[in-house]
Amino acid sequence: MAFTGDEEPLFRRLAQYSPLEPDDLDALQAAVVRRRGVRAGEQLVSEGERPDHLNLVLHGYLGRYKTLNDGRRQATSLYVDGDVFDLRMYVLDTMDHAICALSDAEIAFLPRDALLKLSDARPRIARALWAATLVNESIMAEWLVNVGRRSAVESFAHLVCELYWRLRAVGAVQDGVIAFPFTQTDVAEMLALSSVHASRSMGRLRRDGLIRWGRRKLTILDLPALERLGGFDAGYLHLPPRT
Amino acid sequence: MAFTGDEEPLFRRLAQYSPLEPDDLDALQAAVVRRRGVRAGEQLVSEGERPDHLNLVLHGYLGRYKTLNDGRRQATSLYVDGDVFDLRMYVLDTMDHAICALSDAEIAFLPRDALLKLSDARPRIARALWAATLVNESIMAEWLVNVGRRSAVESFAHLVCELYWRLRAVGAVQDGVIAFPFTQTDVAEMLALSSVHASRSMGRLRRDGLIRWGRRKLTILDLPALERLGGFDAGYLHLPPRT
DNA sequence: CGGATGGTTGAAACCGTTCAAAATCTGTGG
DNA sequence: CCACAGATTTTGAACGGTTTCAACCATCCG
Repeated sequence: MAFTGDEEPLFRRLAQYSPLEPDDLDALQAAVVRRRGVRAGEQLVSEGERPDHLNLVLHGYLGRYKTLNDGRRQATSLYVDGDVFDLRMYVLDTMDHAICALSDAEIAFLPRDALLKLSDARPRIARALWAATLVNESIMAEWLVNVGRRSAVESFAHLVCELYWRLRAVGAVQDGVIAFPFTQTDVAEMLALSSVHASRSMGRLRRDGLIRWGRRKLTILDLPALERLGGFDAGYLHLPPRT
Repeated sequence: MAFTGDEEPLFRRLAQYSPLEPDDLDALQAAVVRRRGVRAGEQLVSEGERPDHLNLVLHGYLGRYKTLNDGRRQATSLYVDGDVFDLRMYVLDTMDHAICALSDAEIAFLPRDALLKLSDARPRIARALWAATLVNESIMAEWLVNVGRRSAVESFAHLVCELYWRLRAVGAVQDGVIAFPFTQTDVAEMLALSSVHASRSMGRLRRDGLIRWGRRKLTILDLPALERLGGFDAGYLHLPPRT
């Protein structure tokens, strides 16, 4: 199989948790049978579905959501280039959340059977996937702090820092500029705010000269100030040591 | 090794995710080398520590916490009888959270090496542990909804339902009575409220006749009403089919 | 150019916080 | 069994961050 280059962020992600040999990468690449592009706003997985494959983000932003009866909606995770999601298929029953694309994205599937075979045969891959889930969990814990204990401005600052470091780890930051295709409603759903208040908080950081945004890009102008404001400490992302 | 009976909730928990054979249980029991009682309020793990073993709750309540510089504190998980935690030791670096006992508790350790050997040799156990982590993650997502989108009363009602079903699954409910040794500050830290408001919300449910509590026990008087109020749907707990 | 979507701003209402004091509970020792 | 001290719970009142509603503006795209 020709190396297309699409999988690069994924490989980089997994290798950072557990050293992978070239033949691990080959095996992984061979097992990824289907690829698919999705449009912003598209819903990939719905609550109540039965999962039968693992998903990988090759490129783009995806969100995980829970919805209440009356329509209130909360994002519980944000997935970026190289992230793995829905390992929860191990828990056999139905999905308790929905997955939506927040930007145009490129994703890949790994069928359940292939995953099981792969993780039996290649402990390094199993370990890496395992670690990736645990990092997701760690991020969710930090979101709980965002939503529960930080003020709107603080938690937005924190989210920007998180995005910066996560994207940097997969090589998706250039000169402090990150992809930011989110509407303010998207941000509000991640931080558990109203979209109006999300707007005010974002505006405040812009007026204070910490960030700038437009045309689906966000520029980080003063990272140290953002980190101070958001009380950000990158430890929870469990990134590899500085290169 | 004599069967002490202590491990029963743990076995029941793991077996519900992946059918375990008697020799799996023996192996597990043999690997659990140390046991320890802890007193309410004791801190087991601190932020910044390097984890070197997996922990199991044999009996009691433990909480996972994140603390901000200025002292604001948020509980990110609550562990009950049979729960496994700190699988995050797979991610090699330092702990980004603290673990505290919320009641007197009985815990067991599984050293890192033993765990690795065990999970290599016994795929059923590895699967069960894997599944247990994913359920923890699922619970955390629901907490995010609690904290982010539900009102104080709703989220307290939801928490009570969650406790009821989780404890019921390990046989720790009798006649609608569950252990409830939490102070209102404890509850407040789980739901991201002030302790004063936690008190008001709890009082409201008592006045409405949905619950009653005292002497470290809480009685569920009207489960259907609680579930309606909290918008509770047990699916996210991924409990085994009704027995 | 016009319609739709998303962003900004203002004012009022609300849920939850904070501060403070009183009431109650719990455990301990006498 | 009672008394007492400390911790926890309850209640009240004032304050504040966030939401809601509503209007207006900007931008994008056919």
